[in-house]
Amino acid sequence: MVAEKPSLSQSIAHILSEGRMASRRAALDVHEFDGRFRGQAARFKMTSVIGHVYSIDFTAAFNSWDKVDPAQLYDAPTIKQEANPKVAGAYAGCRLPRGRLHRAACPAPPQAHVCEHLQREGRGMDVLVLWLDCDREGENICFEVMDNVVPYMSRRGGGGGQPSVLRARFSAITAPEIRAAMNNLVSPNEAEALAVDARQELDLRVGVSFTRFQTRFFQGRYGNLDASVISYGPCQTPTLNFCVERHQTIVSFQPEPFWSVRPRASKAGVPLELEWDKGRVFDQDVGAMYAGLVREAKRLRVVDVSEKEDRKPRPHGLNTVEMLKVAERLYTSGYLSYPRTESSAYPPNFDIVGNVAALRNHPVYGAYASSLLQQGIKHPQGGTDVGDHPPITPVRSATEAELGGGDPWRLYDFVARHFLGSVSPDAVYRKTKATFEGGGETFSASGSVAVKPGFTAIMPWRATQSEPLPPLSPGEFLTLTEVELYQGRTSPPDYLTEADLIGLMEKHGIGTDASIPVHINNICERNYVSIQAGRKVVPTELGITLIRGYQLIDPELCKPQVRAHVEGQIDLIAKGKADKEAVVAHTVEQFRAKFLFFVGHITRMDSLFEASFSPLASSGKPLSKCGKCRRYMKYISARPQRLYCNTCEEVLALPQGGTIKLYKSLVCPLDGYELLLFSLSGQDGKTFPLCPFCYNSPPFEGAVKVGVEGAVGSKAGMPCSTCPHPTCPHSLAQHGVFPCPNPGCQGGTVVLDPVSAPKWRLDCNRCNFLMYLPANLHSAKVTKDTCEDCGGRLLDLDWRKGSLPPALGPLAQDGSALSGVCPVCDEEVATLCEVKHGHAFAARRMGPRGRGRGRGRRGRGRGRGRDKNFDPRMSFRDF
DNA sequence: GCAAGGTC
Repeated sequence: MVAEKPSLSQSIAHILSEGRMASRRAALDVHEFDGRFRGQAARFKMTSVIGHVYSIDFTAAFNSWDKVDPAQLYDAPTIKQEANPKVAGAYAGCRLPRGRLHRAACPAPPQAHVCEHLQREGRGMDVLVLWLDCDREGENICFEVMDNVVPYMSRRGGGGGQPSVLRARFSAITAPEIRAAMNNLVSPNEAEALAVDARQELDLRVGVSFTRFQTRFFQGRYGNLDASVISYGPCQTPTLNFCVERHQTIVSFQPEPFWSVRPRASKAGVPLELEWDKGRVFDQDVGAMYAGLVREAKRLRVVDVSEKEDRKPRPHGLNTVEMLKVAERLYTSGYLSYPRTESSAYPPNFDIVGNVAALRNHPVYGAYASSLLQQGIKHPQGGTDVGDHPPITPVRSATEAELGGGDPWRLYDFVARHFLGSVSPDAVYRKTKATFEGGGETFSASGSVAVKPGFTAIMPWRATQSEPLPPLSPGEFLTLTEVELYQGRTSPPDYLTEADLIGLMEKHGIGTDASIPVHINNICERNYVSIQAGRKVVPTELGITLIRGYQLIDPELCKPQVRAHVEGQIDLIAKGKADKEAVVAHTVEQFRAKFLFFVGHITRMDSLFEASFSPLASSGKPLSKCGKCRRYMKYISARPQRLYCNTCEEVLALPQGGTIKLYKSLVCPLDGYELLLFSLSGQDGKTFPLCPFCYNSPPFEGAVKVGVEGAVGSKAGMPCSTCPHPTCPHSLAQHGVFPCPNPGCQGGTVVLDPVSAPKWRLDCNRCNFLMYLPANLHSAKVTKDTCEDCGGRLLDLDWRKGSLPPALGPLAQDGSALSGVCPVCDEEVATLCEVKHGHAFAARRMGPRGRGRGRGRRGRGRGRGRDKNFDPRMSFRDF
């Protein structure tokens, strides 16, 4: 049995096992228990996945932004790769002595390896029961799970020698709901899963092709765009469009004067708020005429007084978006139900009474909950039950002190009050409306008085103020004290608030409850909008220019209707009315045509960019001479930092996140470009030199990336140790991330650290292992061979032919064995040390200087950093 | 470096 997330699997297993359960901690939890399945004794295993098992991407050949024309992405092959989520809680044991979490010093959280986990746990099973969320994405995950489990199951489960695969349909983790689902297992719905596959493929092809094209096009032309990526997406772009459309309404708004008649009268000393039934007129003379008529009448006659009961309906159940963040925390600590739902109606079997009863002894709501139970629960009206989860409710009673006050408590308080309110009686008011006549014009006044507070007793912020009208009877006359002709001006709407934007996205089906905040965050991070006072979403120059560009070229590109169209197509697949392949092929062709049209008419958008942004030629300051024309290039400091040669019209990418200056006026021996020195910002302030041309040339293009956790120098391109040139044949071209050789280290990894260039070093991210490598080394890796003395893992150091260090060269040529030392304990490990094709198992050569066995047991593992006499840079001076 | 969808 497989559920969607670890906590879910635990809850379901608890309910199904009725307490007889053994749990073991793996990368993902597995719960095992005995029970009965379809009348027979059975052993159950319950485990989970962490969201989607796979994610879709293009094959590696299509990942290059330089070599692949984005138009090819409409035909390019796609693959599904394991999504490799991180295991939760991996940081838990990684705290500084003072108890502060210190991420920088922690290893990266381990990956979950969900495929391997499913294959292992599914081995030999007779029946597979899928407990994923009951929506299309959940259905798709079912099939991802089946791909991994079914081939490993026994063939006994289903008929015809096929394993039995069943789907549980449920919307809440309650005992009755889970048992009902278990007793009514169905088949997984392949059509729904295929619909998700179709959406994934379309989103990928369209989003990536447009993003790469427009990023490349505009970044090569303008210097002050302040955006490293100019992205396009079927959700983020319509989201931006909402913000820009509102901006356009605001700036194009023409204020208009209007006039309105405002008579003043009072009864029994109470002034009346009188409203003109014509509202307002847009002609001053007309307004003045009406005001004159009313003024001449001098009094108002009460025409009618009506009284009716008005009800303010109790609220629907609470749904997701605004409180996701804090709610998530309260959910994981077991105070709230699952906070990610679109439902606002409680499902028919939801135990309302039980949930209210759970709050009976609560210090704040206890009395209210008890009286509610006594007078009877009201079933909420309306709302929608999407079927994914019930509305958000408290799960257990909690006090302010238990939650530590602050936002968590305020949210819990809100959820609890909202829940109680939603099952309370409506609020009842008596509303009075009086109409008046004077000079042929009609006016009205209204007032209201609370009769029964209903749910507003527990949700006081929803109560309406009592404002009664004075007693009035039809036929009565009131004297006018004044008749004002009020002049006003129409005013533009305000910018959208985040809440407005979320509402628009929900209304137009842009994104899901879980992804809506992600899209808003995306357009902030891409610098298309900024969030200003009052959580208002205001588009930036870049955001406005982009949308105006789409509006000029093909307005459908930014309209929500495009997403709606895709959704409509995908619905056909989900309902089994259309073939997935046919729908995808057809829709891909539609978007290919749109893409080609966009590319063909990009000058329309470009003319807008010209008006708002500076061309590269007039941006930046001179830095580094071009190797081709020998003229100074321009350094563009706006994101992404790069160099631009005005003469050759060439853009050269630079490493990001630090500062760049000239390096000793040295010139690259290969191409004549002036070398630069890159300094990483931050406390360490490490630096390395680079040639701006080589940095952009294969195989080193964009290679010297620094400061990326777990991937330091991942694509080669480390400058050589003798000349500061990244493509020199001495450079360290092969490297990576390895397990730490220190046997006492608990799962640390060592990386070749390029920021220490030219003194390459291996650095463990967990223990104190630190080791400097000899010059001219081509690659280094940790082998599976271990030192007999300490168990430390030996290193395989590789010099290319002809680049062996002097002391090793002659030995390598005559094939004689070398002695070496264990990198951890310094003990000689002669048997494993030999030179083969320029390889040597060695950390340091022993011999002429007489550092024999037993000497210098300094230990380079844990604690080595405390040895004041040890200079790691000395290790390889022997060479 | 890219989409959107899960999830932590």
